[in-house]
Amino acid sequence: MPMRASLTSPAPLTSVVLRRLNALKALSPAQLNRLEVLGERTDVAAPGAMLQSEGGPMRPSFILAGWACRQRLLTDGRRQIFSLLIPGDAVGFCVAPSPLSSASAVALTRVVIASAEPLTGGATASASHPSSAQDPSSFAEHMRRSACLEEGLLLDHIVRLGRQTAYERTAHLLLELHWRLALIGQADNRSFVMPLTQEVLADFLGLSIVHINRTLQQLRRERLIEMSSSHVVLIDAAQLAAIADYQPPLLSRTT
Amino acid sequence: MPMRASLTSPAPLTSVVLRRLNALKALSPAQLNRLEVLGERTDVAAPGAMLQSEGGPMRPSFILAGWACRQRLLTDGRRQIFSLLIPGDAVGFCVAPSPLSSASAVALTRVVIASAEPLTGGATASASHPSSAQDPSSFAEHMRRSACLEEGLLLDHIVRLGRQTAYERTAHLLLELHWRLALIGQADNRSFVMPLTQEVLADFLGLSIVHINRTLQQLRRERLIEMSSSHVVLIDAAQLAAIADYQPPLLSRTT
DNA sequence: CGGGGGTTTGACGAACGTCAATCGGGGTGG
DNA sequence: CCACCCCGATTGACGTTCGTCAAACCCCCG
Repeated sequence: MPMRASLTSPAPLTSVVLRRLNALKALSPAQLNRLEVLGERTDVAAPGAMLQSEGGPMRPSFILAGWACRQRLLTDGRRQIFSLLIPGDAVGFCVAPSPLSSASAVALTRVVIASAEPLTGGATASASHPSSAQDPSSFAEHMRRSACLEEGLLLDHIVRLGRQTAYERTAHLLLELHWRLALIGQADNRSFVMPLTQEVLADFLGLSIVHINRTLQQLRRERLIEMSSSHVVLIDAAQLAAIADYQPPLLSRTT
Repeated sequence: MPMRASLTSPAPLTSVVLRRLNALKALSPAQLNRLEVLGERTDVAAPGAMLQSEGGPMRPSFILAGWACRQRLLTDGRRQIFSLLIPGDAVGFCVAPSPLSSASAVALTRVVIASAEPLTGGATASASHPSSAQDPSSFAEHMRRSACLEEGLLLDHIVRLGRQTAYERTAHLLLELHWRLALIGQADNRSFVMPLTQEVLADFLGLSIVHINRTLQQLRRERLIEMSSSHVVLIDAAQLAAIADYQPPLLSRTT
């Protein structure tokens, strides 16, 4: 259960959202102003907290800090993670005003989250409702592009799970995370912070914990990466990209 | 390369689209009228023909007959199929007016396809463009729901690939296809036609051809299904659902 | 000092892929 | 009408990848 946020100044936290949206399509000054409201209604969720439950209503919001994931559980307890959510990512949006979520979202670390309802015009998720399409420079267009980017990431994930080995999958994931974190200014040239346990990596990549562990060791042994606790260094990104057949998402450049 | 259609009356072919859209949300008589234009611009594609290429422009259309798939190839030739497209399914739609496709679409059988451009107002895919949102009973809402249903199917697929065995995956897929075909009136209580080679099934389920073959044999040996050429009979759907942990998509019932 | 979550290691087995050969049916040319 | 051929389905033998079980280890914290 998310709780009312502490009183630390939330303003700088919203910058990750701005960076991400701006990368999808340039933000006008007017839009920058409207997005300031994000800092006003923030919640904090503890690790393990449910941000959105499967089959429940969808509450559009942005992650300002911390990592989360979208997942589903099989009845026998097996877990599959669909996507890893990092700061700046959207949760609970849906292109249709469908009230139901097809996956649950869970905090993996302490997470600061901001409601986006003031931006969506209230009622339902997508702003393409007739009533809320007043503003041509609306941020609905940004959210549609965001949805496209996310679909691309889902397709990448399907390729990983269906046709790549544990070794390739792991390299591919590290490159994807580096790209996404760089987009929001949370990665430097070669390294980034990844606050995930090996259990989470296993449930994301469709592997066992033991096998993830051995795969990471192999990548380290071959001097392709360095990893200590939650700090990841991509020593040879080009080699990793060749192994994983990785290509970064293409952001459509139509302004 | 799709070619101009033959002159067989296309009218009955569009009924699959109507049935599918109507299941997502009731169609008004006015909308039924507008959808009649689908029969006017149809193309035929031969098996193996590219309906849409990765990175290419998106041309919104509907499949009126035949099966296709969305897929991506790794540079070493491995193939992963993201989704199987059956009659009534949409291709080339995107919630954003993004000109680029993140996967290619390929015909698996002879396919009859109808352009949906007369319905989307022309220019770009989604009808939620300011200029084309004239009609409140527009079919944009249907397409948004369709996108949500498709995302649910993608998530199901991720679970299959990441956390289910070959046996479970296969059972799950057969149940999904039965549900989708029933939606468009192309399945009876227990059986349906599935014009797919085992190679396609393998590339969809992330398995080798040999292993798909043995898995299907096991399902037959245990009298859970019957299969001869392209005809599938689900002998014990309840048992299959238990094996696969299957639950049909929930269509939001908000009118 | 003890405990708990996360990581690491080894031994073993099951699931799945690969290679290669065979089979079977429908189409095609002689 | 028959021989041939090609594609897809099937089978067997074998190897690899990955999962499971169980134990140790490590580090932080109480």
